[in-house]
Amino acid sequence: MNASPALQLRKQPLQSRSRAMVEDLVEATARVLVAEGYAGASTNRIAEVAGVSVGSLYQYFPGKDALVMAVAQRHFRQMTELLQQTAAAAFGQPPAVVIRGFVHGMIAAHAVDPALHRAITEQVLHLGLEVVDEVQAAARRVVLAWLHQQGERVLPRDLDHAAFLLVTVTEAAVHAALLSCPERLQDPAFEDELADMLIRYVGG
Amino acid sequence: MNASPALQLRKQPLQSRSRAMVEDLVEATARVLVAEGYAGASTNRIAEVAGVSVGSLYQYFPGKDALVMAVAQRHFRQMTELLQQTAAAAFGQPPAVVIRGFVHGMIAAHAVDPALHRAITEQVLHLGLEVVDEVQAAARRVVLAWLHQQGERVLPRDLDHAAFLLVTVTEAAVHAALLSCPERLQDPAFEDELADMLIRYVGG
Amino acid sequence: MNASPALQLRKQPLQSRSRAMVEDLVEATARVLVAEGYAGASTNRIAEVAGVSVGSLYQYFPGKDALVMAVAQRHFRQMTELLQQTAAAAFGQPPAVVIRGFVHGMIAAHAVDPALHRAITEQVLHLGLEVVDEVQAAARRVVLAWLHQQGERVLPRDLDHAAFLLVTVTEAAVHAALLSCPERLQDPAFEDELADMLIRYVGG
Amino acid sequence: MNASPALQLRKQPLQSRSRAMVEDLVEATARVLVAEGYAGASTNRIAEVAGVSVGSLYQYFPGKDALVMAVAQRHFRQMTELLQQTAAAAFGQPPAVVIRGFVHGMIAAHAVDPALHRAITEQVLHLGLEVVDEVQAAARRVVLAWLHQQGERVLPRDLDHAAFLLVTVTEAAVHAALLSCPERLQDPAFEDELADMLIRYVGG
DNA sequence: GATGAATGAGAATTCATTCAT
DNA sequence: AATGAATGAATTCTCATTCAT
Repeated sequence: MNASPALQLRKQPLQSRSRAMVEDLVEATARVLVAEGYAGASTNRIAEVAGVSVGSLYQYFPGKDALVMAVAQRHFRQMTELLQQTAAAAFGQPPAVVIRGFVHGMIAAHAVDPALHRAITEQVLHLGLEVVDEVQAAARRVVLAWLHQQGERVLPRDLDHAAFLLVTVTEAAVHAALLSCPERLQDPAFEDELADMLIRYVGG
Repeated sequence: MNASPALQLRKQPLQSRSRAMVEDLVEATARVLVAEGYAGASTNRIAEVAGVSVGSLYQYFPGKDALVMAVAQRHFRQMTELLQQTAAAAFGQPPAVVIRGFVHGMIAAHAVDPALHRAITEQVLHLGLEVVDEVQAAARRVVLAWLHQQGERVLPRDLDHAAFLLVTVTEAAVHAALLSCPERLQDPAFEDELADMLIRYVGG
Repeated sequence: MNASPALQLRKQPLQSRSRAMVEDLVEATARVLVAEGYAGASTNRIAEVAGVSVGSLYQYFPGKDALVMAVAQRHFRQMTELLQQTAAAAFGQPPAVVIRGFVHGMIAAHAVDPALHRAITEQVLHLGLEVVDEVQAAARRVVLAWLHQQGERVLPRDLDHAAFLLVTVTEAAVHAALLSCPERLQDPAFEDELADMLIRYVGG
Repeated sequence: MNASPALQLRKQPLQSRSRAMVEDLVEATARVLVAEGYAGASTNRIAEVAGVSVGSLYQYFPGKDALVMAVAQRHFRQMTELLQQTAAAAFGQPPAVVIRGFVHGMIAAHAVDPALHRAITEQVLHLGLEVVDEVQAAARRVVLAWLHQQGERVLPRDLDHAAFLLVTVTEAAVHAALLSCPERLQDPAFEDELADMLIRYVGG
């Protein structure tokens, strides 16, 4: 559940100046990742973009991958927060409303920083991002609980598979749209179509 | 639509010996990729595993990434062929049957070489695999044609979005299952659940 | 005869607190040198072990090597003191007694801090320790004076070479024993054997 | 008895060109060591002086220390060879002749490459040169055997200590002369004085 | 054509030293 | 005076690629 030691902060930045520096480094990594890809993201380049010396970088991060992981974590946490807000807003609503809210929230989450999202999912997957799995697992648990709660009102019989599908499918559809035809995400018809699919599946 | 010149074969292997060598190199790349990841796949290592000198490698491939691309292409072509056979078999069947066939075919396609599939999607995505897009686009065209052909018998109104969703969702669900809980793919209930979702969506 | 300016204290520690700090730093350097060798003795590490900030270290020492030199100086001065006490005790005794005392004193001097002695002679020789030469030269002068004083009672004709040999050989034999088979130094037979060699050489 | 794997050749140079290259690298290391010391002997510098690329250096040597060790080994082997020739020449001679030969051989051995000898013993000791111990141990065994063979004709009672002393003392005296007053080594009186000491010790 | 030794640009990382606080 | 965060020059080492044999 914890990242390998080589991917964690070497020491906690205690003073506000160091916290800002760490923040700057993560931000610089994100920018370099988007602009030049993982291969172009050398520690020297990142430090330069962050306006910091390499030495300072290594004071806090044990290496390049720790920075990249930090970027991924920050990004997925932001996305997750947004989704959770949506979830909270949908509490107690009828299934169709909940699902429309979920789809809308997913699209909003992907709109947070589309370029970075693409960069992370394309450039950084090989690091075995545990965050992604964690986020998905958490989402699955929430959806599963909701399905249980709906009882007879929903069609699927295998709620575990159903929760897996709802989360995976929603994320994948939005993700694929973002990467291969972003204009779809602007089109309300796409959102409707996806929501329709899920609503018919869940029933009610 | 064509790969960058740096990713294509430098010259066509004409004699059977050279064709075998090229084949060996691609195979070696696949194995190294699975075993050691993209970073561990040095050209020297690949040549060694293929039982060939680096020099010979460079006679046919302009560089490391060309080999990796060749692996990806070979893999996705194999998957596509399998899917096309399924599609052909489903020709003229009622929607529910076609969709069940499609889901089954997708699972079969992912079973061709799961370890390599994982390696490619995790390690090699950053090369901007156009094959993937091409395969998906082709699938989308086929599905779109089919939906048109079905006319009133299917529910979705926006057939373009619908085709996109059907392809994306099926692939994503199977892919996600493969990567994060492969045992789901063995479970017929999972296949049913996914097919149910799509059938209810398409209607009929 | 004076150490290069880069190896001397930057300023004299006047107050007792600073004197203690300088002392702590030298002690910490000795400990780090023994434990981690010259390469592992970074100024940051030394400061940490001394419980002092790097900044303070640089207030008094112009750099890493100055600390190392200070350690060496302290060590060789301690050894020399012990030897001088022995010399004083042997004053006026017959040659055989003087020589036995000298050998005994040399062994005692090497027993002061064998681990540090090893560390210094193995790790620090490359700094061109002038202390060593100074100590040897001083010893040679004392021995030469004694040989002169003995006049006809000693065999060697070339007293200069003889003094050089007596000092060098005694130190080297004890030093070599310490480094490659320390148990010899516990064995009185070794001490006797060495003394016998020197006594037969000097004669009387 | 074997050097750590980090200090051995990565692969044996089989062809004459590679053997020459390895030879050049060792030679360059020796020269750089003499001229700039251990700290100044960076792998890039060594490669440059050898007229070879760093990459080639790393094909054969795992790192800087392996080169340095190779230099030390070559040097001590040369010295040892010379000493062995002397030993062979003295075979069967009376003790005084043998000892004079031994002293003479030791001086000759140190004259092989005095500058390099100094560089190695000053700069490289911290690597824990096992060669030195091996050479000394071998010498001790030879001397011990000789002492045994001499039986009653020699004075020392503890032959083990005696062998240790003879080897250590001879080496140390010559070594010390070389480092702190090389002109002594030119002076036949020095050689005589040292030989006298050993002859009186051994007796006969 | 095949070989694999040689190349060298470039990446990661450390650590002696400074200087703003 | 004391601190320790920040610096960046310098070093090690790898690996994609070439080219003489």
